[in-house]
Amino acid sequence: MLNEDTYDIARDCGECPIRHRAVCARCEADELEQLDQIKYYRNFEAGQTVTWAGDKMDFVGSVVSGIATLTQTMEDGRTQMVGLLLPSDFVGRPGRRTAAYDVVATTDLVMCCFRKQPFEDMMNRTPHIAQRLLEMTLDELDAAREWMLVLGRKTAREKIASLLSIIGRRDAALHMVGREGPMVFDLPLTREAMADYLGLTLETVSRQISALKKDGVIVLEGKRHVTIPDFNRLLDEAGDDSDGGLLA
Amino acid sequence: MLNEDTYDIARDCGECPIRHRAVCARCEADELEQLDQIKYYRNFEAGQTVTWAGDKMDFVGSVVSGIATLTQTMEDGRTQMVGLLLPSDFVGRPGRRTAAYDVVATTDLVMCCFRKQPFEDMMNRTPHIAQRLLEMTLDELDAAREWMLVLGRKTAREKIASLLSIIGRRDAALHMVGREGPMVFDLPLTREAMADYLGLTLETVSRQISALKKDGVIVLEGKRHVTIPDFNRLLDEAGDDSDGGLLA
DNA sequence: AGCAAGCCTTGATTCAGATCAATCCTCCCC
DNA sequence: GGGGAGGATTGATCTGAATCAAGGCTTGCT
Repeated sequence: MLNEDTYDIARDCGECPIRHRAVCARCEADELEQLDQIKYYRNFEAGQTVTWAGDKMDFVGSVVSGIATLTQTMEDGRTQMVGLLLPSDFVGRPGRRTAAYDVVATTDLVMCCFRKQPFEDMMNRTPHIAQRLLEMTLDELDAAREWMLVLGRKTAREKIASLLSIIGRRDAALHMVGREGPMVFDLPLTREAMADYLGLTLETVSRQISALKKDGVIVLEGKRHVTIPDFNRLLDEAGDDSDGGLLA
Repeated sequence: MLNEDTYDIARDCGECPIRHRAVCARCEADELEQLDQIKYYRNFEAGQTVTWAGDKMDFVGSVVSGIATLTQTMEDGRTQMVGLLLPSDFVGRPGRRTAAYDVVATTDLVMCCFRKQPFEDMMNRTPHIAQRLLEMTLDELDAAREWMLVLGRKTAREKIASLLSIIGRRDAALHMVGREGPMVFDLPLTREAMADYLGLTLETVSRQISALKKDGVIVLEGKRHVTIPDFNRLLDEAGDDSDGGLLA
């Protein structure tokens, strides 16, 4: 299972769906050309592990499509998700030889990879890449801090509502859907993965989702297909300021 | 109280205690010279607020001495600390006009500040600054993710032990103390601030500290002065791998 | 069709940490 | 020396989420 990843033929950066959001977003045509030289695609199946915490990691890359999770595990098996990687998100840390976290493909996943050394060399020559990476890292830091508030201070119901609002918002951003009308999306995570994200048990996740459904905050079709009739109501349940968020 | 900060005369970067760890760590003499032109020092008293979340923030800077906290507050008053700023840590985000969090001086605090615009201009000209800032931001992101595990999955006792081990380790790094002999330091935080950091109540913090003391994991002299007779024992209580950490 | 494996839901019970409440200690100010 | 404020401790009780436990619903395999 581990070595099932296949190596695609390279695709054109110009057609890349994440072209304007990934590390390469600020690159000029000639810089893109250079990246093109060292890039390669890798596919992972749902459930497959991309990297194991502590293992040597000789590449970095961007999620092109699909979803992956970043998790940390204690010796006794308790696990906490520390990041949710969506298309355009960057994986790996320049300047470090080993992976800090487990990265697991939650859905089928396509990544645009660069061998670490050439990428680092190029980063040193190309301020546009370093600039963009700094910007992305600062955004991730903000997201992590936002999540610390969720983990430390919110109730189980608020945690679920927070997760739903984040997924809904990101999904809307990705599909460039207009603001009006109900928000509709599929949950990309199992109940267990949600629990790992939220510092809850899967039973509590299930119960709170049922409760939100009973109260009409969300509408469920099957176990994964979610409709949010009133997004501000959801934000309210999440304990967030119900303004502000609309323009992110 | 708010405007009590005083403006010092500039000090020499060459003598700066955080010279080798701050954003300027990689700068050459001439680059340092330029920074020197635009820097100014600001002092804050213990308890004073450095920035309010949402307010315009027209400077960035480094903590030179003292300790500050980064906190997020919900409308109903629940607060979560999302960062602990020690000497050499950087405050503010280039490219953003408003502060994202409350920054409060926990002890008397000295900061080395730069007006935002000149600093950003200089950052664009000086890769050494951007590189160092990226590195520091990646480190902070790792710390934030470490903290997510603490908040999401650790028990109250483990949380306290984790906090003590982090403070102890940072303090040891700052004072370059050898590995052997008991670790000794003063807690820079009130019980309430610890609670805000750990997602607990102050009563629980107090109880768990008492318990660790009773069990001989820590020795307390007064309410703030802590001795750790056996650091590995503490790491064990924190639920961390008791190896690994020694070289950070 | 029949069965097993994943995933999810729901119920009963327990327990860690929150909440409510009283007291203590230390430092400072009058 | 008395009083008060801020921080810390400790006790009693409550409660939200964990834990333990039993099924249910899909999907895929034989």
